[in-house]
Amino acid sequence: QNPNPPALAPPLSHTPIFCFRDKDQFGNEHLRAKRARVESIIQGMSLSPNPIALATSVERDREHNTEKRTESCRENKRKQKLPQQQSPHVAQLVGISANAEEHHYLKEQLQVLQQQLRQLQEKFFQVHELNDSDQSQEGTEKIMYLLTEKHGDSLEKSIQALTRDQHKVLCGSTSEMEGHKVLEEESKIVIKGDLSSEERTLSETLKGELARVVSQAVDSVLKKIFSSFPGHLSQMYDSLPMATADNRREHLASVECSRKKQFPKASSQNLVKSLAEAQTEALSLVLEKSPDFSAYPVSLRGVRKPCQVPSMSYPLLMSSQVQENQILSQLLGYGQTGHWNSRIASSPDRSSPVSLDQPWGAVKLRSSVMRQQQYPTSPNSTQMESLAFLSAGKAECRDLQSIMDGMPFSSIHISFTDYQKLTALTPGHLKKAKLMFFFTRYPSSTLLKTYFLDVQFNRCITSQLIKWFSNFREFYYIQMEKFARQAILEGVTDCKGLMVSRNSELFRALNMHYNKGNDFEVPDHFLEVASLTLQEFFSAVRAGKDSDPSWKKPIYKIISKLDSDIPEAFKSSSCPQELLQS
DNA sequence: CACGTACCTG
DNA sequence: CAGGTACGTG
Repeated sequence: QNPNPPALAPPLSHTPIFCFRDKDQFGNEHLRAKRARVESIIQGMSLSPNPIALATSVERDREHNTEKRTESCRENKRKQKLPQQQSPHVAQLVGISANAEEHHYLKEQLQVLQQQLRQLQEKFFQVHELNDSDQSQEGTEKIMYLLTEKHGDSLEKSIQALTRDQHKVLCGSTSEMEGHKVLEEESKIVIKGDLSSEERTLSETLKGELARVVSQAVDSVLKKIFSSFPGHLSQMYDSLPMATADNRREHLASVECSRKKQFPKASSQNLVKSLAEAQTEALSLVLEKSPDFSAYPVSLRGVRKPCQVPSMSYPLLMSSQVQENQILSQLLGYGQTGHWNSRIASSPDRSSPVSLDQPWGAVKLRSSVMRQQQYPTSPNSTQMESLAFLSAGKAECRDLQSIMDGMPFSSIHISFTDYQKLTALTPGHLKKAKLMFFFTRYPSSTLLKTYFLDVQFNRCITSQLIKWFSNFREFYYIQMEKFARQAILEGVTDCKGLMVSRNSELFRALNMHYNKGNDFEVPDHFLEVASLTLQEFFSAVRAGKDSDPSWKKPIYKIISKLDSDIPEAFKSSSCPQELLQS
């Protein structure tokens, strides 16, 4: 009964997208190529030791040969989604207690790093050769010198120091500082040389990469140290060679300061801001008064001092070794390859100090990360939450959540319901959002906040929700266009006859997408909106407007005004059972 | 610059 | 559906 499968409808005129692409190619190609060059270098460094994979877009500019190369370049770009940490061995560190093995591992990692640096060096020269100016030759050589000798040495020293003396926690932080100092020195020299902006970009990127790699190494060692000496945080902290607390604070501040230079996004300000955003007010009150709060364990103590909330008894919270250990393991078990595994494995006491056994029931998370992970035991609620959070999150959120996990909130004055708020969107929320689409196609973020009351909103969550609706719209409009074109091909002339009824093919497609299982009664108003959308597309295409690159915009504008109110029932819960009429 | 949106891709 | 990117706005 359907002689014309929908997929067959061809565009009547050539697609506007094509024009855009062409324009881009000539306009920004050069600029883009520059950036791509730097990016691909870094990618090559961290991804693949294979030099061929390092093909840059410069080469594409200069020589049109080897399509394969550029393709492999693009391939890399795609596959790089989750930036793989260089060393897959990091995860192995957890659970390995033998010192020798550890040392061996560190040595290995050092070698890997050095090798990467060498590759980088090669690549850098390649790029530089392509560059016409010879002025910066000297600067380049300086960089290379630093990369190969100075930095390598420093790394070696740091690592040796770390393995030699596990008892001095401070070792970790000073080494951390050393790393940054080296980087700073490097940056000074680089800046001194008369570098082009391109080279500066490269150097910035390099510094970032190096800093990351260094802190990775340090972090893994620290993690090991802490898990070997549970309950000794206080002593270790007190053994810091700074006499007074103020000095310590200064020290931390300086560390943080250098961190800021390398990682502007990880500044303490942002951290605190996001913390406040991500969790409860009570905690943020405290943290906001601690400007030098950083992701490092030593600063944990600093947080408790200027306590703005009188009733908050931090010392009590810190008294238990079990808790301390858990805090540490959670605090440290982040940011590296396989952080899931390490986090879970490094927490000996899996029962949370606070009984919060799945307060929101079996929350099923559908992120690919979740799916791939096998849990030795079912994760407790804290882990669940952080996993959920992470599944939705960006790097920024990731670090934060690890810190937040370490805070025994329920001991503080935080209402249970606040804590109970989900820090990630669940399939239930997705379903709800889809149903809401029947009422609103263009929900504002404020509207979303009022309808997802059980969700702890932050940047990630908000944009994810918005993205959902964006995706919904995309699908919606694609269907509309498809069916409108099909109608034209079928010879329909009067758009008045185009109505979306409940038994129409178009409705089936939409219902399948937004209301799988048909367990919700689609409101009539949506059918009217859909009909109107279809008609708009129909007449626009028939009038040949689709030759205009932005011919859909007017339609979007019309449809965006047709949002209707969402039933109150949607506010109630994440998965609105009461809405689902069977 | 941050945010929202659209487009494209896997 | 999520990522990335580009573009327009405030």
